[in-house]
Amino acid sequence: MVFKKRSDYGFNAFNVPRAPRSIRRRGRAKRTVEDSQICAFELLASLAGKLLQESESSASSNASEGHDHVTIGKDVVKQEIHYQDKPLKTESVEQGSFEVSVVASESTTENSDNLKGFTHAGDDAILERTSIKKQRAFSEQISGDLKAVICKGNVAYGNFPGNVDRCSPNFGELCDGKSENEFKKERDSKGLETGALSIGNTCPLKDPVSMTFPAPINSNRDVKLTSHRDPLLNASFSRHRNDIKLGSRDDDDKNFSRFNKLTNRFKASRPPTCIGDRRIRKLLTSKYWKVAPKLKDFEHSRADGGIKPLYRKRKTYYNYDRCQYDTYKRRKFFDRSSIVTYDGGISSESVSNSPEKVMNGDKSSSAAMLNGACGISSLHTSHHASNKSNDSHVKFSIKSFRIPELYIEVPETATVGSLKRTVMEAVTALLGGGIRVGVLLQGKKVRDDSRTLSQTGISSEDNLDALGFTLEPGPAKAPPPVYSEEPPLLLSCDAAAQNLTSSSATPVVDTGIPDDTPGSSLLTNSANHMDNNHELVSSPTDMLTDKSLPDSRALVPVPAMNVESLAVVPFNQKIRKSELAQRRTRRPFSVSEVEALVQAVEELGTGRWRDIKLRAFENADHRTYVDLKDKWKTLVHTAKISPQQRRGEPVPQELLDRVLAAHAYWSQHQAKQQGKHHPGTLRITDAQADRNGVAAIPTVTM
DNA sequence: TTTAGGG
DNA sequence: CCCTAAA
Repeated sequence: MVFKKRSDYGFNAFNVPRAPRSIRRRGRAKRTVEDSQICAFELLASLAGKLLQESESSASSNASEGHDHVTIGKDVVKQEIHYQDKPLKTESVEQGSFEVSVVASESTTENSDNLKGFTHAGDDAILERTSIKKQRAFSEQISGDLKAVICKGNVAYGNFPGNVDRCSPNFGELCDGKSENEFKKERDSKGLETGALSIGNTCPLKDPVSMTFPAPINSNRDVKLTSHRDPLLNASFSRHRNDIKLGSRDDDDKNFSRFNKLTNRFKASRPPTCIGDRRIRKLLTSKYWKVAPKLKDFEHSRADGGIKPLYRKRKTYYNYDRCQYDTYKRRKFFDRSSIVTYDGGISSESVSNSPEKVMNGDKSSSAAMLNGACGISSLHTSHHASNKSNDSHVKFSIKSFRIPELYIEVPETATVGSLKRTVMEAVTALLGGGIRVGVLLQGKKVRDDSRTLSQTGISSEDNLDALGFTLEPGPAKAPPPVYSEEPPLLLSCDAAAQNLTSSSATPVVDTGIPDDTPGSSLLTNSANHMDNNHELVSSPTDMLTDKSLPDSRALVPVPAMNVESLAVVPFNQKIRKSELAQRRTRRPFSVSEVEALVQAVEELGTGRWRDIKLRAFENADHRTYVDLKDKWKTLVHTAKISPQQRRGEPVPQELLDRVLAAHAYWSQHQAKQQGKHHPGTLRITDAQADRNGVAAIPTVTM
């Protein structure tokens, strides 16, 4: 799979850091933020004053001439909103309630496609009394849709209970079943006085749970809200929600407190309380793939599920299989930050089939949801196409997509800004490669695009449960690893792209649906083995590299919207951390791998796992020497037990025999590399003896 | 970082 | 597979 050679990354990619771009961007971003902050405050201040004045002045006439009043307010509000739009977007996490207000107003104004309906309803409600009735009707009509969308947004981004409630009072209400009318009323009464600000201000006040959570979280929550503006990001992290949700609720307190600690630092020493983590982690591990989160659960979602591991080098190492070694190398190079997309395997999403819910005009809502949740609209379209035939439409809604995990690591000393950029780059790189939607049925990928839903078996409702969608990176399905460097250097996007492509070239085992492909690399190695020639291994790499080059493209320039979306970063961080916490995907050893392992052990003996790794699994980045050691352990065990007790892919008895023989042999020789072997059970094949003379290669004598 | 073992 | 103690 990941046939990236260290040399490739190390030199090709890293030697040519794209300092220019990153620097450029960084500088610009900074400025923007500063400016925006100033502007934002000023605007808000002046605006508040203005609004106040106007409302007062018009108060008298208002009674008889509500229209005027309304009109005025409307203009003001609109204006404000416009101004706010840009500057406020850049608000950072620390803004607290202010941030919230900004966000709220934003969401109200800047209609992302998905929220458009909602937005309109809200604005109109405030601005135009005369049309309230109408609006209400409209609102109600779309309320269902909006609700879904909104909830989705909250859930996805809000990893904390408080988040949802607090940051999105409006949304929250909708989600909670409060009618938008209520919302409108509220705004009506206050709207003219405070305009857009009221939206934000009300948030904190309404937060039912705010008391429950430590301050740090609050700020975070605020930020989160912002996230729903970036569909892509949303999509990326929606998965987290799932994970989080899985965490046991009774751990909330513990987790939250810890979370706070962590919040202060991206990297922190290992939290004192590990039990919780572990427990959670296990929970996540066990349920992770099975549980399909429900919207209802969003209040309980937490982000810290597996934060702890993040802070542990070791953990890190284990988690991004593909990049482990490379990462290490990079560290040597820069010792700064690094970002890699973690190969979470193919993204999988949770699809909820809610035929009952999605009715009539609700299709639009589904579309909205999709867009909002994942920034992918094609799905909706395709769906339609497939269903055109007759009335028997297949209705379903997608709650979230899962996308390949992004692994992000930055030094404690990194600035928030750099972190943001880093995350942005990772995301952008991922998206830059293009994203596809995949369809899963019964856990299997449906590859034939030409088949109809009914033909595929997606038509019947009972099958909908088994239906799933995935977001897949670009044309290639492998998740694109992204590397990015912190201040000192930023990895070139190309590098990232390359990685991306290259990795994809070799289909890595997908998380959800493992296509065991590792064999190939192994085979190659084996071949090398025979020749005692380890260089061959590189061939695949080269090929990949070549291929990837054309495809590689610079990261998509970060659009303006990125600025705000960056605010989400912190969450992502956490979230992603939680992902890190995830146990790495299981990759059962294939027979060929076992064979390679046995071979290597026969040659090198036990106790030299690193060498074995290098020799037989150098290309299998997901196999660490610890893995090999563990595998050997299990192999020995397997060989000792009766065939009936063995599970999983059966290992040829021949191999098991060799395992036992080698085990016995090396046990006796204590892995004394010195070549003297007792030709008892093992026959040394001189031809295969290690060149270094470290060890001879014993061959089992059956 | 590796190795060796327990979980 | 994960986690750690040791080396």
